Order: sequence, then structure tokens, then C-alpha cells
Amino acid sequence: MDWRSIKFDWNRARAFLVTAEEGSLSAAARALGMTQPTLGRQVTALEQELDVVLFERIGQRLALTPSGLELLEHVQAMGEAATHVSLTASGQSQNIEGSICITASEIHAAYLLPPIIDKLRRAEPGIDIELIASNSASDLGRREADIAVRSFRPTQPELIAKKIKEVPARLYATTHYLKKIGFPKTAEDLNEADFIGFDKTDMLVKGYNELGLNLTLKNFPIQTESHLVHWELVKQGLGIGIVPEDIGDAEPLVQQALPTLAPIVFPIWLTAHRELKTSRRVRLVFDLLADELS
Amino acid sequence: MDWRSIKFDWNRARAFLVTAEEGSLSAAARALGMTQPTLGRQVTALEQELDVVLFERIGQRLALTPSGLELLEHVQAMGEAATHVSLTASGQSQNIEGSICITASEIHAAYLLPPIIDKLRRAEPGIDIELIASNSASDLGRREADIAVRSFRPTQPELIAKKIKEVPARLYATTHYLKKIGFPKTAEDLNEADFIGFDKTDMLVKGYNELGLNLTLKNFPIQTESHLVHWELVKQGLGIGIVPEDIGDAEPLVQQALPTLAPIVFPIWLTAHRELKTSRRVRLVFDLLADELS
DNA sequence: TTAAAGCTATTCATATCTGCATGGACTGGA
DNA sequence: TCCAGTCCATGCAGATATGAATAGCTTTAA
Repeated sequence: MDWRSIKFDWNRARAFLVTAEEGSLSAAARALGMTQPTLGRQVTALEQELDVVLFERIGQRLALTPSGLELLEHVQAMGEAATHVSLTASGQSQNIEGSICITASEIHAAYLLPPIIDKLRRAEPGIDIELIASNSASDLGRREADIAVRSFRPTQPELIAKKIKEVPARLYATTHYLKKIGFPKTAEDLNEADFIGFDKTDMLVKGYNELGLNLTLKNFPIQTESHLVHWELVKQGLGIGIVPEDIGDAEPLVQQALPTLAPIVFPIWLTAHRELKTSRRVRLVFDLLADELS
Repeated sequence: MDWRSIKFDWNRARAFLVTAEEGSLSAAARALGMTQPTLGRQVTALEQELDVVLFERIGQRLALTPSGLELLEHVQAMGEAATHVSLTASGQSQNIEGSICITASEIHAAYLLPPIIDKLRRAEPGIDIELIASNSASDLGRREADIAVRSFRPTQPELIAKKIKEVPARLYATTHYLKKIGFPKTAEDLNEADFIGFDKTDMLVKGYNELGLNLTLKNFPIQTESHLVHWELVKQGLGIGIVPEDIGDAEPLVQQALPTLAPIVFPIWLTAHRELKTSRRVRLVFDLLADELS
């Protein structure tokens, strides 16, 4: 077989891929943990190697040429294959030592996981943990994390998911705030109250009203996408927020705003990539998380 | 986006791919134009990087581990994508300078192409030519050549093919040999003659007999897969062979064995990869070949 | 049994690549 | 207009990878 067609420097192709997707050499360098001059030289070298102009240097900005766009498609295919290489490699690795990356929503990462991770560290000191607190669903398919703690079932078939349990969440506010609005006894008493909203507030309104409340967007004067900021706003008396029951009840600053109201139930799903479950390390952490969370 | 999954060294993946396919580090090194120590170190480094044992070192030989086999599939996918990158890159390159690789059967490479290549070199001194004389159909899809001169129409849809002309081929032998078998006048007179065979002699027998001869495998005591050796055997009087008309008639050492017999007609197809036809250089050479051959 | 050919692993000098520091250029906002 | 932020290009020192040479091993053939 003649290998002429793959003799070009594959790392340069990778440099081109990340540069094109990130939009700049600097961003690509940050993403790859390299420096911008290195990336720049690699891309230039690829252009010379393939004898194709990939980027148009318009002042500071790089713009893909039509040729570059054409090539990008195929380099993306290389990238996807590379992702599979990386994934199955991690899956094949039976080494218990190494690092593992867990992603969870802020509230879980801050209150639910720390004791579990502590236990894990004691049991397996060889495993390093990276914890990504993010409310946007990380893409496990692209290996942004190894294991995800989510409140919904993933749809991608390449992921395996396990429903751990259902967590009841309730409305909380400071005693001071509840006093200010007259210690509500019924759902109607909350019609004029201030609630802390998330970024997808309309979904939240719908959920609340299905439980018997009667709220509109006017009840959400403050919004934040951060669960932790949400919780802080509640604890500092700016309004009513929704928090998992065990976290809320453990906080002396607040109390349930309407204990008679049925809780909103959030499931907790543990998710990992199918390929990764063949890794001893991932399986160990996955099983321990499943154990401890339930 | 997090690029952790493609951060590993892609050149090492390439080293692994070629090593696995070629079967040894040394062979892979030859194929890639590198040295064996380099390939060996790259493969070892990949094993450490991915924390997977790819090869089992059994004495001198490398044997893929199950994990390595698993990974190989995905690395092969990278390789295919890389081939596409290389192909479209060459297609995008509008630079007329550069090298081009033409494959043809030995007989064409030796007698048909030299004057045309000479003309091409004069017209475009910037284009370097690599001429691969091979009777096994080179795989244009894998980019073993840029342009192929073939005697059959390629089936792959990603190739474009142009039928240049039909070349009549006739039976030739030395006068001395023809005298020895009594200057045959009819097809029957050849029933006991010696013919030079190719490796696929049964196909050849079928073709001859369709023209009115009545041969069996016993008529082919000598076989060679090489067209040039075939032609030399004929010129040195060892038997009757089949050669394109213009080549045979131009050779004073031989004459047609049975001029009344209808010629076997071989088409000449010019073939190139679809992607490559967008390259100025390839198109130029392709068109010149088409012109000159017809 | 021996010789030859093939393979991999190691050593060391060299060539290449990388990162750091810096300069110059462009953009957006005050 | 100026300034801060962001970007790409370049020079240079140090880190890294590469190739040539060699040694040691295994297989094959005589």
C-alpha cells in the first residue's frame, strides 16, 4: 500500500481544525493548551504542505477561504474519528489510576457531590477528580466530561443513563421575607410574592402553576442562570426560590414558604458514555456515585 | 467547546495506523519515509498517552492486542478522513507547479507514454512526473496515483473515466519461430503452437478462442505477469504473444503470426479521482494525455 | 549448525519544534 | 481621540523529537 495520502502532518490538521472552529489562533491555542505562535506556525506549515491557502489574513482576523471550508469538512471527520479513538482508548484502559471528569449542575456540585468525592478520594487516592459545575448540559459525546449528573434523561443512544432517585424540591425564603408578605398559608397568598427565576423562567412558571400556584412572569423580577446565586438571593431575603428539600431544610437562614404545597420532583440521572463504561476507573466512580447518591 | 478528546498527538495515531497495517515498525517506517526508531517511539508514546497497550512484543514481532484492534478501527477512520483531506487539498491547489503521479501498465508505460511525457515536460517544466508501471490496478481512491491509464472502465463512482480509443492487439512472433511451425495460414495451424501467457491465462484462452482459435492451457507453456518480459520472450523467439498493433509492427524482429485473424481490441481508459479534476495541474496533464493518446 | 536477513531497542549528535517575550495592528467604547 | 482589549507575526533560547549507527534477538534457509 502507498501511504502518500496520509503522509502530511496530522497535528497540523488538528491545529487547522481547532483554529477554524474556535475562530482564532489565540482561542485555538487556549483550547489545546498550546501557544498562539505554535498554532500559527502549524497552520502556515499545513498551508505550505498542502499547497492550499486556508485562511485569508484580513487584518487581525482570520477568514476561511472557500478551499479552507472545503477542507474543513474532511478535517472535521478526522476530528470525529479522533474523538472515537480517545473515547475507546479511555474505555480500554484498565488502569485504576488517572483522572476522571464529572459534570453536574452547580447546586449538585456544591452541595451533593463534595462528601461523595471526599469518600471517593479516601477509597481511591490514585483517582484525580475534575469537577465541572455547569448548568448547560455538557456534551458527553464530545467527551467534555466522563460522567454527568443530570436532572433529565439523555436522548443520545450512545450514552448509558441510570436513574438514581427523585429529589423533591420546595419553595424557600427567609423568615424575614415571609413575614414581610404575611406568612402565606395558601397558594393564592403567593400571587403577589417575588420569586427568583432561572433563565428558562417560563418553564418554571408552568411547573409552579401545575402544582396549584397561579403565577405570571411578573412574579419573577430577578433572574439568574446560576443555581448558587439563586440560592444566595433566597438566603439574603430577596424572594422565594426553589431548592432541593434536604439542602433547603439544612439551611437555618430559610424556611419553607408553603409547606403544604406538594414538592416539585426532579429526577437525578447518572450518565456516562457507553464506551467509557468498559473502563475500570469510570465504572468504579460511576457505581460509587450511584451508591452514594441513592 | 472542550477539545480534550482530540488533544492526543495525531501523528502518533498515524504511526500506529501504518504500523498496524504494515505489520512492523520497519515496514511502517519505510512506508512513511521515516526511521524505525522514530516510529517505535511514537507508538510507545501513544500507548503511554492513551494508557493502552496496543502491541504485544512477542520477541521480534508485534502483535495487536484486543485493545489495539479495537482502537485500530477508529484510527482507520481517521486515516480515511485524512485521505480525503489530502485529496481535496490537491484538488483545491491551483498551483501548476508540483509533481503528478501516473500509473499505467508496463507496456503502456514503456512504449506509449514516454514521448507524451517528454512533450509534457517541455510544455510544463514545472511539473514533475512520477510514472508507476504496474499491471495490478492501482487504487486511485487511496491516492496511489493521480491519473491511471487502464484498459478497463473503473467501477468506483468517485472516479471519472474517459475512454480514449480502442487499441487493436495482434499475435506476433519472430520469423524464425514462425518458420519452425510452418508459417501458419489458418487458425487451425496454431493449435500446436506455443503461446506466451499472462497470469490470468484462462481469460486469455477464452478471448483467443472467441476470435476463432482453438487453444487450451497446453498452448501456454510459459507464463509471465510482466508485459515487458512477455514482449521480450516473443522477440527472442520463444513463442507467440499478443501485443498492440503499432508496437508490434514497429519491431523488425517480429511479424504478425496470423495477419488474417481479427485483432483483439483493448480500450484505453484515462482515469482520475473526481476531487482531483478540480486541480489545474491534474486537469492539464489529464487533458494532454487524452489529446496525445487519441 | 551456521549464515543471512529480518526485526526491535538504545545511544548520541543534530535538527526541529515549542514557548516566552515582544512588537505592531485592528476593534470597540469612553 | 485615546485607551484597553484582542489579535497575529517574529526573534531567540531551551526543550523535544528525529535520524544514523549499532547491538541484540528471532526466524529462515542452506
